[in-house]
Amino acid sequence: MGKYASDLDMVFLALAHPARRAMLARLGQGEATVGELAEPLGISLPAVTKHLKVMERAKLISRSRNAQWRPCRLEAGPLTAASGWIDEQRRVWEGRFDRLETYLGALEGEEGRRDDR
Amino acid sequence: MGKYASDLDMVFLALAHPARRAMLARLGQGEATVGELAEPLGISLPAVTKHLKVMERAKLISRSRNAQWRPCRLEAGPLTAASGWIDEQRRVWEGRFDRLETYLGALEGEEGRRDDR
DNA sequence: TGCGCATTTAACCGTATGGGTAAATACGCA
DNA sequence: TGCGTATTTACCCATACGGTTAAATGCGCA
Repeated sequence: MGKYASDLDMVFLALAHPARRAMLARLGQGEATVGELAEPLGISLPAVTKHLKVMERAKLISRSRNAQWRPCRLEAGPLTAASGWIDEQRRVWEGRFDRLETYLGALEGEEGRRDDR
Repeated sequence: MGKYASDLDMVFLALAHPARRAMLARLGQGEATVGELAEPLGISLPAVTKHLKVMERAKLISRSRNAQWRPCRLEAGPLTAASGWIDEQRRVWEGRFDRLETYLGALEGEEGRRDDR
């Protein structure tokens, strides 16, 4: 993803790795340190740091500082934007079927009238 | 994404590129051929073919055949799964705030009673 | 059979991901 | 100041992405 990737690009990309989704799920329970996030993943700490960078770039998380710990916090906005995009697509897509249904209904009405004469 | 990427991995990865999201939005209006999908994108046809492969792998689209055209059709299931994952996360995350609110409300009640004596 | 059109495959290139290990930082504390 | 812990940075490596152009394939039709 080049230099000019959009917000949504980065959010969906961040969601496209199971380790990152696991970290987000964990962060849904509340703040966590890097070590706490890394523990269940079975990958090295530097690998976790890289995943965190991907999620920070997508603004899915923010970091604070507490002594030598740098806790991560979930930011809901981008998640809302992502599912918003999907839901919008589904809305349009389902709307298309509704209109098709209406159209077929209208056709049926036509045929009914034709049958009547 | 390696050999063992999960369904959700592939769906989110497919959504992480603006050209692919544009193609999905177009497919929300109904079937389209490769040429029709490529036209507004300003990239070569082989590039479009590769994007289509990514979306097929994610099962976001299916293909049929009509003479030399191979029209694409949107498949809604994986989109539902993807926004379902996000909504589930948000549900948990918001539930956490509800519980925090309840907790704070209970604290306030405590303090009120303390003030009363 | 051979032409024309739509699409894919092959080959190549540059950059990004995702992983590792080893070394460097940052901070609290004795 | 020096030690210990948490985290990041620096490199290195293999593979995937995203794009290109040129060649191959699939299909209808004269």
